[in-house]
Amino acid sequence: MLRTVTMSDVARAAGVSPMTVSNVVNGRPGVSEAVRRRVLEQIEATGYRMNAAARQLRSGRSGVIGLAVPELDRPYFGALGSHITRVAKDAGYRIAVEETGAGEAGEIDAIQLSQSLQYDGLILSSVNMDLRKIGGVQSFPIVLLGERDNPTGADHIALPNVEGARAVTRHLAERGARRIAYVGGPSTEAVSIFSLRREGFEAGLADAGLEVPRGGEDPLRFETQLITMEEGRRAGWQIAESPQLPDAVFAITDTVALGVVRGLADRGVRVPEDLLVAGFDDVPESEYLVPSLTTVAPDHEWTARRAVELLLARMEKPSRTGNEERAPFTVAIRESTGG
Amino acid sequence: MLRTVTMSDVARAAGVSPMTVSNVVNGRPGVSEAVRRRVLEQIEATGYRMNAAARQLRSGRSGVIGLAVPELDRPYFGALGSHITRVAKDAGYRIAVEETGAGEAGEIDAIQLSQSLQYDGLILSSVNMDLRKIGGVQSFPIVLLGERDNPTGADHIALPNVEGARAVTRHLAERGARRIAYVGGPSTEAVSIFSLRREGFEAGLADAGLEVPRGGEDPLRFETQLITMEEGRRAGWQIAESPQLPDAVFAITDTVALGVVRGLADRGVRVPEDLLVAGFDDVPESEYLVPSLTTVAPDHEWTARRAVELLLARMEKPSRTGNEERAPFTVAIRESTGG
DNA sequence: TTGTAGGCGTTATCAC
DNA sequence: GTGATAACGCCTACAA
Repeated sequence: MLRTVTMSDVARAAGVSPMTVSNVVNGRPGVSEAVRRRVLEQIEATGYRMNAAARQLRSGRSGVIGLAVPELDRPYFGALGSHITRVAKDAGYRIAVEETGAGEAGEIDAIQLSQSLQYDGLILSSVNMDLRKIGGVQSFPIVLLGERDNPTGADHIALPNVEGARAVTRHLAERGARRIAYVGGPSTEAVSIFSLRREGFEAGLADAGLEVPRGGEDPLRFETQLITMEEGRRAGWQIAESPQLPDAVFAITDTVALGVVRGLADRGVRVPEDLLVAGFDDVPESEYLVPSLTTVAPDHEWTARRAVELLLARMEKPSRTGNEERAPFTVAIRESTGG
Repeated sequence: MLRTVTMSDVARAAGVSPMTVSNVVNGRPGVSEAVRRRVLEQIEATGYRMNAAARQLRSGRSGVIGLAVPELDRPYFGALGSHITRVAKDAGYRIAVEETGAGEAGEIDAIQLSQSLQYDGLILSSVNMDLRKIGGVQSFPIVLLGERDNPTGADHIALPNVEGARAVTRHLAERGARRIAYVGGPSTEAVSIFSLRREGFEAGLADAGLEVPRGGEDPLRFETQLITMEEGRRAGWQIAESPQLPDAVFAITDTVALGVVRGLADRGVRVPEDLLVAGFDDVPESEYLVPSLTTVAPDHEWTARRAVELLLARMEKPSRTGNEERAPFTVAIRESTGG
């Protein structure tokens, strides 16, 4: 690779000082039109490109915001990345998305994080990391997305996990369901989408005057370890093979719900004729499935916009106290619960 | 924000030189165990973090490979990002995914590109950019993904667009379809997935001894401007309202196929009972849909691995001549064409 | 309006 | 095994 073209090279070629080139490149005022043109010509001629590393080293800014998500191939995160990219662009920032790999998370995220200091800020959407491990980064602008205890004082946008699950569960009850199955993650005490959506589900049952299972075996609870279509499908099989088919299923995410519907279909159980199904997230596909999927629809636009706003505010004023916010939502009622 | 902790600070605290700290941080040999421990202690104590910009400025490497995709919220690109991230990690690189925004592309991509020189290399999966605009970046390692003329001499991995579309079209014919509709992008001469998958489709028709439409009006061709579920749905409506229902539909992508199936369902047309449907890409959802979707399944793992391999080889030896490769594929036969 | 000096945090090189 | 020195390419501050 040939030697890199630097500002000095351009300056020499144009017969000016490096500083003048810098001024031209950055659109700063105080450069005569003649010189400006001459410099631009030489930039073209030499094929000069700004060195981002040098600029950042000097200015401390990279103009890039990192977005860390656990899995890129889940529609929810794809849509999130897409929204955030658009919002950030309007604010003059680029977004670089990184996949942290869910599950093990902790370590990986931490590494990711430490390295990501090349970004001006980070929007972190992770499920499993212990936030206390973020130590030493207090001074780095971070916005947390998604559920968790937040002992860090960082800005945090939560999904309407409890309220959303509660509302959609009530909806299932209003549709006449009495025995409502729950398909979701493992029972844990830690605050997570697992615990919160479950909590909302139980609150919804209570609202509807339905029995809330307490301890011991719960024949209507189907635990999955991961939030995947495959795990949902397995749960669908189990549900279909239950001694008594439930009236409805609430799945912890649309991705899982898709798997559940598939699993039910594998066993000849039809949705919504034999059984209602509802999910959570309103991923883009949900509206187009057959049957289209009833789901809790958090306002993704709002979330993206707010995440960027909070991050920019924090970058501006690192001493701000952390915000705790919650995305608004609706329940999108579709064919999978009778339309 | 407090002053950043630098290597010098750590060095002073540990009573060694900055160079030694650098050696420890980078795991270079030739540091006594005692000193190493002392340095690590002080790194911990001071909360020191490497400055990526400075390292890159000095070493010329960032350890980051860029992946530019047109749309993050299309499952195909989510899956691609996910695969590539895993492969790259094994090779010691991180992946930063950027959304370029399809459609207008050209400019945006070019900008994206020029900025992305902070990466050690770039995997570019774009649809619309005129590659000649990449001028001035010949010395920058790039691997192109997807369809196009490739006048640049850069490494290029193509999808099996022609062969795949051909094979799946033959499959539809083997299932007894005579009148096969095509749902895809606009007619263009430029080489693109639009032109290539269409070409493969027509070849498949010919293989099966079916009539290949020539010029003029083709009642079995439904053009979409974008590759979206919504456009697919509209095409589904049109198909359902045709004077005579076709026997089968080949949709240019799974995303479009999903929309088509939805649009057909809106009009009471059932898949596969009334009509067979096949797609292209084998996105993760396709297997879980009801009915599961028959589709051309390029080997995504292979593509990801090969893309990273080619890029690394190019980074190693910039003078390599460009490779032209084509991903292997199978036709995943599922319920939407009768299983 | 343009130029000069110096340093951002790291590492390659070479001496000790 | 460890340290001194000099860049990497740019930008802030100030001088001309």
